[in-house]
Amino acid sequence: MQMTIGKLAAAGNVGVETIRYYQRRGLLDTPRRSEGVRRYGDEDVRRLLFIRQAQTAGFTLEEIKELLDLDTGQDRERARNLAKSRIDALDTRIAELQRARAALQRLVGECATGKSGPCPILASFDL
Amino acid sequence: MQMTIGKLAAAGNVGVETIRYYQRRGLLDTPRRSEGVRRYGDEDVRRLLFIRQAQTAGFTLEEIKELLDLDTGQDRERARNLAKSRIDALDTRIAELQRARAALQRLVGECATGKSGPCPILASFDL
DNA sequence: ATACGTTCCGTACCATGGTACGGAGTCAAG
DNA sequence: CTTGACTCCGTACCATGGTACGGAACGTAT
Repeated sequence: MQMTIGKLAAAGNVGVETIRYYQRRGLLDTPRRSEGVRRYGDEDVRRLLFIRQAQTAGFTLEEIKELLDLDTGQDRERARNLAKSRIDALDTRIAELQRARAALQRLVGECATGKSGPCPILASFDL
Repeated sequence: MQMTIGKLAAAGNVGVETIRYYQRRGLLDTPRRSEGVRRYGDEDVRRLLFIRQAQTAGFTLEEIKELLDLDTGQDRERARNLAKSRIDALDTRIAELQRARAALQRLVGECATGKSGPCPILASFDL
């Protein structure tokens, strides 16, 4: 399915400017113009969706660029290592977020009743 | 325990410049100078540690400022609402990270053997 | 009391990930 | 074949959360 930049952007739920930004960063390529305007296909949509997914996984755009290059490259070991170290980082981060969630839950409990009076916000965070 | 800015920074595991930055942002106050140099106490350490904790919970510095003001304020409802909406955001985020983790685990599996040849990186992410 | 490390303060700069602007070109429907 | 929307491109600007610089004042150990 051929499309223009606007459709691609819509397909990835990003702005047109974001597509161009990714092109400048080397994450998406800039197709040759055909009939005055550039045309994009399904492969571009896949890459774009991958970029967004990888961002939510906490990869930086630099790292995502490397992953994209690796996808067609030959260095399996590098790919595995990137993935593994990101898994470790995710585990750490998930644990942090769960700890923070528990603190907030404690806060909500301790601050539950009434409409006024101070809440022990700092105290609810186990420092 | 009285201390200078350098000790405070060390206690919070941040740089001196970060303390000053938080002061400019209104997150920490700037004590009056006593004997030429400003002195900080345990309360400042608590606030600083709270700031870092709250950051890992995903609060922005603006929100953290509000939380700090709320800690001594009277608006329990506002405090609860901030906490609750952050809990929701955390649940969403934790789910995203777990999904990303699963994708990476899949990638490691599919890319497990051998030293070379392409890995199906994009394909491992369930797009 | 002198030297070395801190502190103080303003101002400038940085990285990341975009977002906005403006003028010219192009395309598709009526 | 004109009009309105979309594209192209370079360049500038933005928010967030810091980090660096540099000279003057201070403070503490020798």
